[in-house]
Amino acid sequence: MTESTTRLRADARRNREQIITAAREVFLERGIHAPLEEIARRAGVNIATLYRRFPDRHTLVQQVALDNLTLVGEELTRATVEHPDAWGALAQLLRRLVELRISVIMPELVPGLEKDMRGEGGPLKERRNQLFEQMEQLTRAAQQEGQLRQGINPIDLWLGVIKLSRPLPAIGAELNELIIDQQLELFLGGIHAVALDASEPLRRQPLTLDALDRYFRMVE
Amino acid sequence: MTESTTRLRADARRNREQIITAAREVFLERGIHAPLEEIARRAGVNIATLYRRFPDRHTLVQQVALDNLTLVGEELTRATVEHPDAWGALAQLLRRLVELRISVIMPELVPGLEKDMRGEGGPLKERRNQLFEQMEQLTRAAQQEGQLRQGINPIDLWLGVIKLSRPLPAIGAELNELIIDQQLELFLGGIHAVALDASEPLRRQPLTLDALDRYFRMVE
Amino acid sequence: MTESTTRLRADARRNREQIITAAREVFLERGIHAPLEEIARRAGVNIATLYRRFPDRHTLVQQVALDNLTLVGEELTRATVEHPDAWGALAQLLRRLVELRISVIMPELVPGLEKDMRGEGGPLKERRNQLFEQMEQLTRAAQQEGQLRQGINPIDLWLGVIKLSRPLPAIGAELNELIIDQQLELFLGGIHAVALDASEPLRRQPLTLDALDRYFRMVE
Amino acid sequence: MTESTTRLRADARRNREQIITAAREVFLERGIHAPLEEIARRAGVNIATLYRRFPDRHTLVQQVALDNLTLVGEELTRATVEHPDAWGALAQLLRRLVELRISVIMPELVPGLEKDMRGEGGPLKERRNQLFEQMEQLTRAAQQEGQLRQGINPIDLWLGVIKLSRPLPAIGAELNELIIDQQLELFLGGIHAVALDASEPLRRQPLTLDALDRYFRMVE
DNA sequence: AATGAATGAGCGTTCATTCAT
DNA sequence: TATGAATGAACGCTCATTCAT
Repeated sequence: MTESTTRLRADARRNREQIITAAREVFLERGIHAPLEEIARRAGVNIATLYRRFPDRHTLVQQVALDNLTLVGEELTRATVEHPDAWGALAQLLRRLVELRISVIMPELVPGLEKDMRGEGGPLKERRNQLFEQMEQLTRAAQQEGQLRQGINPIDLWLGVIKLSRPLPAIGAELNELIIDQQLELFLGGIHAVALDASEPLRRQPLTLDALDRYFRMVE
Repeated sequence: MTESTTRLRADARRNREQIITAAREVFLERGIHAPLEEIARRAGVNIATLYRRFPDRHTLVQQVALDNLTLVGEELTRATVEHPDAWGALAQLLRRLVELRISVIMPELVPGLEKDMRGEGGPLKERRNQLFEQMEQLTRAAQQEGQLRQGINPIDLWLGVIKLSRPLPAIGAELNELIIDQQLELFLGGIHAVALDASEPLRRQPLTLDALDRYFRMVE
Repeated sequence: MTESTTRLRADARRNREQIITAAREVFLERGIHAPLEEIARRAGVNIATLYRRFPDRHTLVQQVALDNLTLVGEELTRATVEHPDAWGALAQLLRRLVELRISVIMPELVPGLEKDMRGEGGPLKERRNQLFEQMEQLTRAAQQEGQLRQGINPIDLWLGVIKLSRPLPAIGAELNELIIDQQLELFLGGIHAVALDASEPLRRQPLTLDALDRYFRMVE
Repeated sequence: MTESTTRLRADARRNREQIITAAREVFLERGIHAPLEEIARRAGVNIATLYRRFPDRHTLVQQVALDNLTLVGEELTRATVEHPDAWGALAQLLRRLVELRISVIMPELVPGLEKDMRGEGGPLKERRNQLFEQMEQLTRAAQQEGQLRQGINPIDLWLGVIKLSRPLPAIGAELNELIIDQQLELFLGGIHAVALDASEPLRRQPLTLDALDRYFRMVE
């Protein structure tokens, strides 16, 4: 996936990828300070193996972030290919990013990784900036179509997706998914210019207090 | 404040309140898993005293949540008093809730505290439901005014505020505040029916990548 | 023993002393970087208890050193009381210090504790300096008696005792004791002016290769 | 160098020697429990290679010790060649041994390696015994010259050198060297019959407390 | 009732040692 | 044969929790 994967032995590469995958999941669920042992456990490797590949937490986060940026780039490309209109592409991209929970690690792109963003910056900053340019084009195009609300920029989308994606701790994954979907539609509705009419309701089944309570009863 | 406060000695009650206050602060700053010792220290009591009052973390969270719900009720009342129109009251309420970061502990109202919501539920569920009814009235009124978008309910607002308020871990408080404010305006803009016009930009100074980078350079 | 012992609960004071005693032993045997867990184990307390008393290794070393300096002071006093002549007192002091292995932690007085010796210095430096003055008096007196070789100062004795006391790692305590005794007599013989005559042999039973080998066979 | 070197491929032999050399250095610097990986790294080989050559730490220590004994033999020969008188040769030998810190590993000749001294003993014991005989001759000769104090034997010298050479942990190499030199002169002065006169001071600049403190201030 | 004190358990990190290539 | 890789285990340190005063 990333360059550093290149000259690794087959089994080591497999381990490396499992670790990154596990890290993405765990960071998603428990935040960036989650126990590394949990990650190792979930990746099915010994903690020392994790340390061999990633000498410290920061390095691991870096690599996951790099990986994520790559994935985002791929999703962006795919979205533009699959949609003739910018708004359609943008909406798919955002939905997809939330779906993949890719950005959960990105907020950490803001914290934890500040140093990588300073001065010249390394590959991380470079890739981020490049991605931003692409998103900016898409954003402007959607605004020229009259589909994306004025005054919105990639940062808004970026941070919005990050906040949306972060699961609320300790509630089950299902409920989190439900909530995230709901809020995502609200978000999209909020930035979609065309839908902006007081009388036009959001296209979704709203949550109710009863539904929430029913959920809690279920998972008992 | 809460019922259980009733039959306590004066100094014990003072302790209890100091602990809850400290807990709100610490939970806000360091998350809900912050060391209880930190809370005890800030409250100026021994850790064992904290344990005597709150046998486990859950109980403490519960009480803070109850306290928070009370505060929300007060804010709601104030907002309706200060604003003749429902939308004005609602907007102020949401802004205020985010400002107070009250919901930082509330998300835990959903997770962590699920059990308290099951079956009959205790005082927590009761107070929450009561609050919801009030919010529902306000919501409906705002929709009848044609100011709040159709299809939006208190849960959306509630969860929205919760997600908005949760600070991104590890970045400074300032940047978090900036981001929260930005996203809050986006949120309000998204649910405000009147503003729903593609050509009308949001009322705010948007964030830029440069601003972010400059921020990081500053805190170096 | 040290001031800080004063306001501790009875059981805590007992623990504290056991820890210091264990630390002296373990530092003696395994050096100043010995596992703190070993010390806790030998003191019969949990590692966390050790940490409660001594937040880090340095603090523990400091306290042991302080304790040692106190003991040395006591031994010095006793030696001068028990011997009318300075040389007699000095010899007893050195023998006694080696016997108590007190100085094993003192070498660490030189390393590890440098910071405590810099600038004004704290209680450690103060007590050391005070001790030195006493030793200097004793040294000069012995030289005026014509019993201590010229050109020798307290530092020589101090460092000599330290080096003598350090047990060779991994060989049994008995053999170490034997060796230390032998070298101590050699040392005393070397600094004793009166004995300085080529024809006068040292007063001791010299070690032989056979004795060493026999020893090894025994401990098999 | 040693017998086992005989039937190795050229590159393997080179590796072996590099490892032993690196081991001597590292043992000297960081003690006998230094990480084997450090040794491997410095020798420029993989840790697994080190393990292939030396199945465990003990074996490695053994070989380094053997190597050292060889070096001591060479130094002894050189000393006797360069000095017509036994005392001169002996003094040079001791100075040289201390200088080379050869014995840093030798003390381990006594501990750690006891087993190699038991029963028949292996090459290590054999070489040690042979060396001892040579030292005994030198010692006796020096005593007959009236230059070496009576009652002193090679073991005394051997163990003395070992204790002198062991650096005090954690203080810089410079200070250690200073201390070792000082104590070596004290040692030589102590065993030298001719110098044995109360009025004759040692030939050296004595250490002072101020000098020690100044040293610490420097390395700050 | 409140505090001082102790403990068990978890995670971070390093290293000796073994296994797979 | 030599190396890359993985592992188990030890130790450092912190914190939730309980016990003694």
